[in-house]
Amino acid sequence: MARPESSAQDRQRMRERMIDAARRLYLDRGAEALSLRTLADALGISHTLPYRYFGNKQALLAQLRRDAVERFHAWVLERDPAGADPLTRLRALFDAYLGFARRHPPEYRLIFASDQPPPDRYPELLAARERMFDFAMDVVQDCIDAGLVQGDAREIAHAYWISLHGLMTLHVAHQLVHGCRFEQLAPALLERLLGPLGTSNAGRSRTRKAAKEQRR
Amino acid sequence: MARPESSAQDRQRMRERMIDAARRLYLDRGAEALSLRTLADALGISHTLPYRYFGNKQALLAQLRRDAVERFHAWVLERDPAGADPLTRLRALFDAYLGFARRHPPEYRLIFASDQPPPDRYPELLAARERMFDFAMDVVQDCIDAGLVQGDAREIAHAYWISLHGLMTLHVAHQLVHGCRFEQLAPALLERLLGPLGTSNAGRSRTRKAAKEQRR
DNA sequence: CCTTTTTGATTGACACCGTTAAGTTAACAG
DNA sequence: CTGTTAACTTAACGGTGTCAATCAAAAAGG
Repeated sequence: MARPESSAQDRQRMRERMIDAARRLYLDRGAEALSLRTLADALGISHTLPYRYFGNKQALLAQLRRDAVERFHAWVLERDPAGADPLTRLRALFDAYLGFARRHPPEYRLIFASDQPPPDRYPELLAARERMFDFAMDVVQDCIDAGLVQGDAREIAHAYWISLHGLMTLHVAHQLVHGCRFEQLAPALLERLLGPLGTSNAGRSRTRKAAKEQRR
Repeated sequence: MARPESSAQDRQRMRERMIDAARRLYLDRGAEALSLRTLADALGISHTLPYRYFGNKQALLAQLRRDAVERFHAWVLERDPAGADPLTRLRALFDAYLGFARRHPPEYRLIFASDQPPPDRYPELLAARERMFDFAMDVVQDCIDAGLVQGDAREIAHAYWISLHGLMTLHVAHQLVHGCRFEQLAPALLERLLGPLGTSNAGRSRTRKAAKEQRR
């Protein structure tokens, strides 16, 4: 028997080798150093073989972005204090966001590169990002249920996301140049986002159960 | 007399022709269509002449960015209700920011492209951006003087800027893909940024003069 | 006025890049 | 053994940024 799954496995292995090499190339030597040809050279294969596996360079980049999003997602999940009170979870979520961009600028830059094709062109990448955003919405929904904040979870999650993304993207693009640094701005931003919840509604945190009842 | 300034004028004119053509190329046919060679073709000159005027492509892009920043700055200044009360000015500033990114995505993308060299490499570009930021700081300082908000003008301006930039950069990169659109999020963001000032401190706006006195 | 120097622009070349088409090799099916 | 299919390589095309050599014309010097 010729074991057709062996060939498929080989193909899958080769694909992963390419992705790993491309990722290492991007992280070690920068976005400019990542070309299908240098990738082929690094693996000792012909310079058109990656093209057979991914179709074109944008598709390879979309795959790298998808993996980066999933690492980002895993990073956030690892830092989620599941079961803790909603405000603690929300704070941990914000910290995890900022921490990832702080520690892994190239990955964050890759995910949100401004020259990438529209997201609906690569549904799997879009799906990975939506999975991640859904988790953020869940945390926000917990806060809504606890009465810490009012409104639509999607809109509120977007509002938070927008502000965090502003800081992260400026940091990651080395555009924070007017005399302020990331470490300076991050605490102030967190306080501005979380402050209203922590102070004005601290006493109402005991009405969480009632709010949950009301939601049904 | 050989009129040496004529030669210098010609050179300046040629430089501006190149900048204009490059800008039109970028706006009309996208970032990928802008190369030193297509630029040369568009002007009917040899393909290395732009290189003589700008040194390399990044320097040309830095010039385009500087011009874009100055157009952005002018856009904001045109919409500044000078002499109005600080809160109105701040709101107009935010509106102008969002409006520019809303109407001119490619320009905004050019200015804040994530793949551009660190800003200290091109001092004139940096200076243009700092001039613009200084204006924002002035408006914020007015609000501080009026007692609408407390703290350091630089830090507060940064905080505002960060949140606005988050929305603008996501919009401009077509990354607003989780069921919310720019028009939906912009009013909520403005309300969240301006709301605390408008409501809780509305009664204190008459103490503006006193606050100014106190500042000395 | 002629010669020299300098300056502006062009030509040609190099090393890349993404992409496509044709060709090669090997494994499988009948 | 033959035909087919798939994986992979080789060769080529058009395009890019960049640099060195070259050329023409203006400026400068005598």
